[in-house]
Amino acid sequence: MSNSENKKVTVQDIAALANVSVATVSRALSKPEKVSGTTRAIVMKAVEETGYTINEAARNLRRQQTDTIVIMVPNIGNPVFSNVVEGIENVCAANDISVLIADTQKASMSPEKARSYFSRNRVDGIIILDGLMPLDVTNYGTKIPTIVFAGEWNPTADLPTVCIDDELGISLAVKHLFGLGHRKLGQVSGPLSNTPGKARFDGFNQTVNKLECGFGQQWLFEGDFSLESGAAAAQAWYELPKQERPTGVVCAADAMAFGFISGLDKLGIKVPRDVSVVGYDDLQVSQYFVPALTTVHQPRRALGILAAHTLLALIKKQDSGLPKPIEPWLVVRDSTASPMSKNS
Amino acid sequence: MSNSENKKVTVQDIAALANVSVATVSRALSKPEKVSGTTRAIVMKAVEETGYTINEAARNLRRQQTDTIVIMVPNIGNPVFSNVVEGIENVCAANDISVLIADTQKASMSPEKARSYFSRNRVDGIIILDGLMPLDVTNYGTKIPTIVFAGEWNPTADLPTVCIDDELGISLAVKHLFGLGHRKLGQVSGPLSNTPGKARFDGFNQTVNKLECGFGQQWLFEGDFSLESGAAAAQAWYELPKQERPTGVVCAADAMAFGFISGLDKLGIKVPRDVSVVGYDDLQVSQYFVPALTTVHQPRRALGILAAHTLLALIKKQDSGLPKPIEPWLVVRDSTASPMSKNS
DNA sequence: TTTAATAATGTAATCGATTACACTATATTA
DNA sequence: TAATATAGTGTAATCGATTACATTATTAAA
Repeated sequence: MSNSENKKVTVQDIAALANVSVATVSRALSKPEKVSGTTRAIVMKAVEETGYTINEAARNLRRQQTDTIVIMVPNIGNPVFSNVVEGIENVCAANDISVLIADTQKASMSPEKARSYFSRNRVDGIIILDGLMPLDVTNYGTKIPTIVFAGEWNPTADLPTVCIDDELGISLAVKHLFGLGHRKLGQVSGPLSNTPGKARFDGFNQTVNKLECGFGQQWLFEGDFSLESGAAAAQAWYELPKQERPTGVVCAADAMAFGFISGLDKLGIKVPRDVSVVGYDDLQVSQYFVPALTTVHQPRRALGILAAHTLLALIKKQDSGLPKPIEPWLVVRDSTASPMSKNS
Repeated sequence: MSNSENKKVTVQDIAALANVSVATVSRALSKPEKVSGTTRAIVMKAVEETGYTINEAARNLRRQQTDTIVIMVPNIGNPVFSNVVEGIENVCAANDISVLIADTQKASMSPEKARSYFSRNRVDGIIILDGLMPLDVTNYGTKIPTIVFAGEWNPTADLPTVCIDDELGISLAVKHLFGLGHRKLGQVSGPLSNTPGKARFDGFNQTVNKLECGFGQQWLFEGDFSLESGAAAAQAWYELPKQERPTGVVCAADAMAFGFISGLDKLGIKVPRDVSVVGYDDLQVSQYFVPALTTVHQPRRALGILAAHTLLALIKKQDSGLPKPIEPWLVVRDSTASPMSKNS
């Protein structure tokens, strides 16, 4: 099994123990088909006995690759991101790829540090979940590792991207409200500087225009995906003259929907009795919010899985073709109702 | 700044360009005080010009250390964990330590893979957030990297642990309900197999006993920290004869409190009008839940920060002394009220 | 049986940075 | 002034695995 050996064990030791050359040990371990069955067995036995584990630094140095990728994420504490990370990690673990995480928003992410990741002897690939991360990749020639954007992206950098079809997603939300009879539709948007924020904003406007239902500038509540900004939107909604309040509101993130509903609740406004609210994300809690939130489900884990597959294929130079946007779907729960209905 | 150089740049190139030896280049970069100011400047200029970045594999191989730690986490998608990860990452980034993440619950975490992390040529240290992760560290002698448990821990492995004082936290919740006048107190517990689950369970029982207020076995709703299990507890609560229902319930996790409140709501039971509910965690959403959740705040990011500092100190063999449990605190919001009060 | 092809293994160079040790030049002390 | 300490730099060994190339053993083909 293993022993309490203290000094480190190297291929040399295994070779000596198994009475073969280091080349054979190396082959037995990484290209088993190159070695006879008997030799392989002997080597494996020596490995077992000594508890040998490979020195990755030595392998990486020689192979000129790292078998490691890094995920650049604005805020790992936010489930919207950490669920994507989860998907990525699972795929990578299954492929024996190590996953580093790096927070793009903290002061510790200095330009030099960011830059160091863009060197191929650091990682084989990068998945960026932060469309706003500054990168002047162009300066680094082709020596840079493979990069894939997931969820968010940087429109000025022409790099492979996996994403969710937000225009579609938001249109589902809008049509749902419209279908229930709502004609005054508002939105609590995300930051327009960020790609999904913009896509959802555009999706909302396009759909509303197509449906030819009214939409005034006063029904745009600009938020930033945070709970707080949702609560602020509630205040803004409340301050509108009663007749001018939208009866259905689409929030560009579940978090904002929570803030919005919570803010309204404190003002004595009930959802869906007084306003219908649709979220966007379908966080785990959404199903258990009070009221259970009608929302657009974003398959975040699937997004991570797809991003990882895309990246790994690119690293291996397998042309898998660029993936199409993932289609989100609507989940109808209790935060939406017909504007007429007065169910408590 | 940088150029579009394709071939890799090494210390040799810098040495040639700066007209010094590779040793000097290395020193200029990692021990600047060892070289003269002029030489340093010349070397730095060459580095700038070529866009040189160090080859970590080579450095790690020679130095026999990795400047990398791994976080073993049961579910990175769960904010309870990802917030801790965030704190760890921030500290490590500030100290130029890379952070790997590994999911302990997925099939991809095979015993061999887990084992490979317990080899010092893979990582310098490990932070484990999963008390149930099987580990037979004892088999590996002293060659293993430094290990710290955070939040959860394995009672059979005697390893440094940073944690939150859950007995204290739960007692605050119980005393709060008691102070409001509740005398029939129930709990929705976590799994008793896991260390925080057990500590919270014990904390509840001890405090209830100390306060000499009734607690019957029927008021223990065993859950598993999930939203679903909270909802199931609501059903169980509802099925009790009216007089025997606890009027105040402490949930061992905010997620279960959400499930519980949501489940009750669907049964027409209102919080806090009919039952008072206290959570445990203080997730970001809790403040915006409807009703805003009274809960015990766990400083998860601080826990991560402390865990990282502890680990880094141990790696550097600085004896910082083992940290005391972090004290959580109560946050009173709207999900608790006096059992008499009938505020809508 | 001889020749060619294939399989299995070994030898030694290599990846790129660090650092022990050696050396030179300058500063300090007696 | 001579002896000694110190600062700055260079040479070359080293970390541990991989792999090109060489060599030998085995099998298949003629």
